[in-house]
Amino acid sequence: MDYIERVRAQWAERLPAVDTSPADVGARVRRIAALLEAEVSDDLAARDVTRAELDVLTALRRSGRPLRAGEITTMTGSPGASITKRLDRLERAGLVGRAVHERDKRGVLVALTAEGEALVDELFPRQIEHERAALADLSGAERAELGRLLAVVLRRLDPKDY
Amino acid sequence: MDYIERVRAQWAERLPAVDTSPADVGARVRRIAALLEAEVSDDLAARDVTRAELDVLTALRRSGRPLRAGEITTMTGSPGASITKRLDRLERAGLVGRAVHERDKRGVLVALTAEGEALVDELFPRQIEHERAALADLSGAERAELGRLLAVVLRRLDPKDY
DNA sequence: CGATGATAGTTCACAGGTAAATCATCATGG
DNA sequence: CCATGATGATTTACCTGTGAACTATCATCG
Repeated sequence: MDYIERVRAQWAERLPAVDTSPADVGARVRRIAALLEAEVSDDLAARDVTRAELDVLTALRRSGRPLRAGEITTMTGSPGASITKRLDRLERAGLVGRAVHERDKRGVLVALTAEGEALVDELFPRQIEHERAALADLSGAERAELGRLLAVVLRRLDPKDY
Repeated sequence: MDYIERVRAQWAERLPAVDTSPADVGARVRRIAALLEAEVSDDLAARDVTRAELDVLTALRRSGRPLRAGEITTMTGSPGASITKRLDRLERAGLVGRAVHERDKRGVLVALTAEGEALVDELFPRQIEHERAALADLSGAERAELGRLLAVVLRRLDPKDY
């Protein structure tokens, strides 16, 4: 009887007409995401960056090249105004640099500084370690199956290729 | 080749020393949670409530009784200051009522109004439907297996019983 | 019984996110 | 080529979330 089963039992009393079985997946996914987030946030706080800021830094790091501000908004899904503010702070912190785009002077090219790159290289592997630890009670085959099933769900939710 | 595989391929180029395989689960879970969230947020916006506010309303609804403000903070995981502000807004919107606790006048008893209850009964089933739709490409056995595997992960992350 | 420490909630001050308005630059069609 | 609309990013104004300080009430112990 885990947390989600307890919640479902409560709903069964209040709204017996509703079949809450999809929550066995949906609510668990939401809760796992939240708990993983909470674990990582300690690491982030220790380096004085937020999750949202790390998202910007990792987008730059894995692209391996400077990005236009607009590319960052599409990769992170955050609106342009948010990105502008985050870049302000990241720039002040010395983690990224901004430069006007050569060919299109409306645009901005954002690049990781050496410190920014070092920070990602420290924090990203640590995040992966949290994820690995969460899978400790599953066999290799189970992990693979879990990944596969999640991929099916994800494809349904996010049909577009990019 | 889904989104996560593409991201992992990028990391393999930049940080070949890091084994990113846990992201097949971790990153997918995070992304599915975010996409489900985005779907529901349209329904919420149409009724002019935020996700955080719905969390308060659902906590009250499934408890089936008025709750102390403190109970809401533990059930939602949000700090007290946030709950106070949310209750202010929910009260102004006529969705909850606040009353001083009889036996302990420091405390506050929060109760759903009829409108608040009706709103939950409209929005919660709709959220479940989004979750059900996300599972459309899985067989019954696969859904059960997915739920089971997620429960194992969740138990590892969230060991305490409550 | 008071005094004193604990507890419940709110207030305060400030960070971050966002839609809408704005500014600067670009592209194009007359 | 220049006027006009499109585009990229920033600024503005507002709102929500949160740690810390604060207020009111309770509980306990001398």
